[in-house]
Order: sequence, then structure tokens, then C-alpha cells
Amino acid sequence: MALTDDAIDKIKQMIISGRLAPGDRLPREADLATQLGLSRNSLREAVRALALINVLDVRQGDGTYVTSLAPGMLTEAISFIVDLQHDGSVLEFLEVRRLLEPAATSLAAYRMSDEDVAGLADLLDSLGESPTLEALVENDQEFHRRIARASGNDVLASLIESVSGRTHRARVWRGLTQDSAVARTLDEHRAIQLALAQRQPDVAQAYASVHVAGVEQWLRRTLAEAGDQPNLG
Amino acid sequence: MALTDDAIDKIKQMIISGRLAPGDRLPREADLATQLGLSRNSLREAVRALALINVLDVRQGDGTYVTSLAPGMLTEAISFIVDLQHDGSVLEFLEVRRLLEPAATSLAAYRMSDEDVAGLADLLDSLGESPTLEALVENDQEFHRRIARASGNDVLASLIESVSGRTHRARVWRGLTQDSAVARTLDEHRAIQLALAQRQPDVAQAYASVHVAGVEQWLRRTLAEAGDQPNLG
DNA sequence: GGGCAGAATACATCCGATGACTTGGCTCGG
DNA sequence: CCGAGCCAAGTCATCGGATGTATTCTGCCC
Repeated sequence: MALTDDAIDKIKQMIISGRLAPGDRLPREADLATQLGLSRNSLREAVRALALINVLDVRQGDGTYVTSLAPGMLTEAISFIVDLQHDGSVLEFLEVRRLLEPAATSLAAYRMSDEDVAGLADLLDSLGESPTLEALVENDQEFHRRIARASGNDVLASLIESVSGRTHRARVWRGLTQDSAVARTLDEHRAIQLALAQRQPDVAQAYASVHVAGVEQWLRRTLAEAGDQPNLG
Repeated sequence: MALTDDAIDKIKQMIISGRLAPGDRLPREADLATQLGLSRNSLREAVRALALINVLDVRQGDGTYVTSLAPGMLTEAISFIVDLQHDGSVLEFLEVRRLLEPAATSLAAYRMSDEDVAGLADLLDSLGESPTLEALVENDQEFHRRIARASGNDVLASLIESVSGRTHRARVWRGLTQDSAVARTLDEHRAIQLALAQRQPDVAQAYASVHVAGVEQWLRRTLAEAGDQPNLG
């Protein structure tokens, strides 16, 4: 079907060409439809599709706007797609995460501000003695999110956040079934934070590698033992 | 707006839960609309949005199907989003590519079949003596695509393909403005192929790093000299 | 058995109408 | 003069139905 797809492409081109800048408001549905030579319904399908991947922001009663288009917007969109991957590819996502996370951690050792490094320690402290598994995983995600952001590369941070979401359930599962996992996670977080504080990129990177590889190895072993995959959902 | 968004989410959940498996055909628009309790128009918006990111495959006169959902489908969807990033983030994409590409090349040194390694040599040979810039870039992309695929990690391959698309224009630009770039690219490709053939992961990885870093450094220098960004479009 | 015409099926597109939400201005009381 | 609340305009949300178009299947004809 050419018509609606054309519309999607035209809007995309308007943005790429700069005719529509981030924050700009689009013409009314009716006007834009006329402009592009199609009906309002067809245009709406195009707009909806672009809104799903966060390119457009539709506000009822107000209008439709172009989003910031910052790399950060990649996260949600990619996460949506990533959610649909089957469990069979969790290992692949973990493998990718093992490539990205240490790199980001290394960069963060150079670039993270002293305040933010201290903030990481506070974050870890906030967990208390015997946190719930839920709180732990939440804390885990926030810890890595902050480090990814501190890498100074928004694209990298977005990708990490996206693929991490996919491995989330695996981490919960591990916490439930492997007693030592919780303590080990906490220890490794401490070690990473310390390396960041001491501005040792290589050490921070190594700990990050170990950290992700731990989950990966556990999952590999679990899958091999079980003979098939655990229900990660 | 809850209604259409709900529909998107419901379809997504049907897929995640397994009620809709890859390859399955969805009920007719009218039926599904009734099932989900909304009008055909609204449903169509939801379907269109999911089709844009390759989750659904709509065939006029036939029906709507769930795609394979293989990690490979990530590529097109992510590329679409990546296309919309502004030139300012090209460096960030290159930085990420510099993380992923060497890793994939290293893996390929272990996993690529002998035939495929030989095929890489053929691919490079096919360029001839003095290729056009267009042919070179095309050849360049195919070369890296094959290596990425050979990593055995489809998620990794998809991500590489996505971010590489974004750096494509930068590479063309470099070929146009830096005389030595063409010869250097060819040399580095040869070196990577050779390392793969000799099953030297570390060497292959190093050359891949150098290869990407070359573009990156050139772009950094160019941006610094120009004081602003070249028009990469 | 093969090919073609036509029916059946399903998506594509459009139109017009009505509802719902947001914003901003305007009125009115303090 | 200022603020609260009301009101109207603008815009998207949703619907139902009608018509066009592409694909597939079926059955007839050769």
C-alpha cells in the first residue's frame, strides 16, 4: 500500500530535511491530509505509526508535535521491539550487553562527575541490609542506567538501556534461584563504584565485564542443565 | 488516547503471550476490531503502527500476519529511528560502531566458515582496479554485513547494520574529500579478511578497530577544522 | 492437465459526523 | 488589580459505512 506508507515517508523526510524541526507543531490533521493528498484516516495511520516509535507526540485537544529526536528517544522505541523477541535470544542480548556495558563503564570512569560517583554510593547504600528481590533489581537497573548516562554517549546509553530491559527477567530469575547471586551482585556493584571513584577505567571495565558475564554464564549453564529454556516470563 | 494504544498493547501482548505465534495470521480487520471492542479505523491505526516496525506484515487481499520476529527484524525498525537522528550524533554512532564491529569481527574469526571467508576475498576482488566511490561504499557495507552475520549473534549483527547505516554518509563524504581514504579502506579490508582466514581473532579485531577508528578520527578532525558540521546529507 | 475467468475474501481509502480533551480568554467577585 | 471559575474555539479520538483494489481460490473450458 503506497498511500499511507508514502505519507509516513513524507513526514519522515520533512523532519530529516529540517522542514519540521524538533518541537515543531504539525499542521492540523485535516490540513496536512490535504497537503499530502490523502484522507484524514490514512494520515492518522501514518501519524500513529510515527507516534509509536516516539517520533511524533500527539496531544489530544492540542496538536501534534515533533519530539526532541534526541538519541534518548531510541530507548523506548527499541525496547518495544526488543520486548517482542523470544526468550531464545536472551543470550544474544546478554552477549551484546557484555560488549556495551563495560565500554560505558570505562568511559564513565573518565567522565562521571564526583557528585554523581558519590550518588552511586548513596544509591547502593539505600538498599539496606536485606532488600527484597524487587528492590534489588530496581536498584540494579538504576545503578547501570546512571553509569550508562555518564558515558557521555547518549546512543550508547540508549542501547544499553534497551538491551538491559530484555535481560531483566533473566536477572530476576537468577536472583530467585541462585542464592549467592544477590550477595554477588551487591559486591560487584560496590567494586564498580569504587573503581569509578578511584578513576580506574580498566578496573571498572573489568568488573563490569565480570558482572554481566556472571549472569550470562549462569544462564548458559541453566539452559544447558534444563535441556530447554526456563520460562523467563 | 487509550483506545488505539490499548489495541497496540493488546496485540503486542497476544504475541508475547504466544497466542499469536510468528507466521500466524490475524483475524480479519472487522473481526479483530469487534473482538477488541473498537472500530475498524482505530484498529487499522494500531496495525499500521506495528507494521511500521515490522512486527506485522499486512498483505492486501490476503491478510495480516505476524512476522518471524527474528532479531534480524530489528535492523529495519531501528534503522528507521536512527535515520531521524541529527548529524550531531554521528560521532556517537561511530563510537558505538567501534565497540560492536571489532567484537563481531573477532567472533567471526572463530565462527565463519571457510567458504564464507573465501567469499569475502571474492567480494573484495570483485571491485576491480579503480572502483567508483558508489561501488566502493556498497562493497564496504556488504563486507561488514557478512562479517557481522558470521558473528553468530543476530542481535549484534542487526545493531551493527543499523548503526552502520547512520555512518554511511560520513563514509561517502570521507571518500570524496580524503584521497587516501579509498586505498586505505581497501587495504584494511584485505587485512581483516586475511586475519579471518588465518583464524586470528585478535588480529582481526584490531584491524576492525583501526578501520572504524579511521573514519571516526577523520570525522572528528574534520568537524574540529570546519568549526561546524559538514552537510552529511 | 493446464490455463483462464469470475467469485470470494481481505485490505486500502475515503467521507462525514460526533465525542472528548486542552488551551486560552473572558467574566465576575474580592 | 488579581485570581478563580466559566465558556468557547481548536484539535485530536472514534465511529460507521461505502467504495476501490489486490490476492486467492474455484470451477469451467480447452
